[in-house]
Amino acid sequence: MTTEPTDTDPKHNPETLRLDGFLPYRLSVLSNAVSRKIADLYEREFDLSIWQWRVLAVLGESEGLTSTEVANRTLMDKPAVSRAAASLLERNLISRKSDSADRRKAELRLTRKGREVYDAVLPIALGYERDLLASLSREDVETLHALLTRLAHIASPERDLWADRSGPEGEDS
Amino acid sequence: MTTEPTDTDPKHNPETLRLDGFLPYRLSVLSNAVSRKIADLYEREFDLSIWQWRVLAVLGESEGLTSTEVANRTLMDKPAVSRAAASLLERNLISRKSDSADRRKAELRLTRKGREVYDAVLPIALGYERDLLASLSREDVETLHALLTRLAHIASPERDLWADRSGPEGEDS
DNA sequence: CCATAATAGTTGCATCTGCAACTAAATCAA
DNA sequence: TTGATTTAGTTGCAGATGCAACTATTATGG
Repeated sequence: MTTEPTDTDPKHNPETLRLDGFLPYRLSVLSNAVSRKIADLYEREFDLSIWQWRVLAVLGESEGLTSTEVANRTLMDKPAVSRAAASLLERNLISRKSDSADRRKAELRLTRKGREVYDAVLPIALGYERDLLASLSREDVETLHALLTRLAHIASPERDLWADRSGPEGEDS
Repeated sequence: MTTEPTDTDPKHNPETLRLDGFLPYRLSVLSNAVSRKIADLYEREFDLSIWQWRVLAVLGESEGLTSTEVANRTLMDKPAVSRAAASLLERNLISRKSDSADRRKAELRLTRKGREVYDAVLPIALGYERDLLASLSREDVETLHALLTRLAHIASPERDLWADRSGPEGEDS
């Protein structure tokens, strides 16, 4: 009547799954926690979604990108960029100048106000990253990045954006 | 490609953000890619969502858990568990026996059919993980897990599920 | 006992996401 | 030219997510 000790022995299987040792699971949980926390930061202080921030971030790195270029660099899909850009535009954080030669394209760049926001968010973002990595030695951090790079290559070989950045110097193209 | 018109020097700022070297971004992208791919596997072959699979997975490890326990172990929220369980129940992959002592609670366990699915999915899941980790040495894998554990602790200290996962470390390869 | 609080689990809902379909513009091919 | 194809970007929508509010049951405290 009570619990028939249905001894469900988890070892019936040659291979056991410890969910919390399962890499995809761990990545998902960690990434979620990190994203959540950082999204809160952006949101609370600057009313920016992660996607809006990503767009700002790449435009801060290099201005004059088109939507498609932004999409490639951020691994967002085009609709996501489009919407993020639309709201940034509305808030006057970015500007948009359609290319006179090819009127399908439009170059996006930070406005002065956008640059101010960027400059304000940046240290917070980097600070959070620093906190996250605080307990790791410089070497650990490098190892971590190298491992993530390798995993990313395997997980999505089609994406080669992961141009190896583990070297001491990175070159931009 | 098009001409990079103005090489907007990203070094205007003392601290530069290379989005693709920014840990939260990298984690998010990697985790997304991995989740996507693995979700496809579950979906295509077994018509299981990731959340359904997570529930199956913990019930495969230890049966007779309540929804709340499942939620804690999988880091899903209760509504998510509730819905996943509802559809698994409907498909007869799990059973549900409400606790006679405390009628709020109900114990979930795999049905025979559920166990079969579990047994079928498990090697696929582990196989995918193995592929992912194939290029890493055993030592690298340990390092990776250790690093993820440390990051997880910092990212969400409240969660202590990350109890160090030492112990009967699978000695099988 | 009864009123209040706490807990287990479900339902509803607003938002987010990802994809497909669409418009507009440029290119190519005859 | 002009008609098919490709590319840039937007819009629409179905489904997923996450959170708040809800029901039902048990525990607590006067």
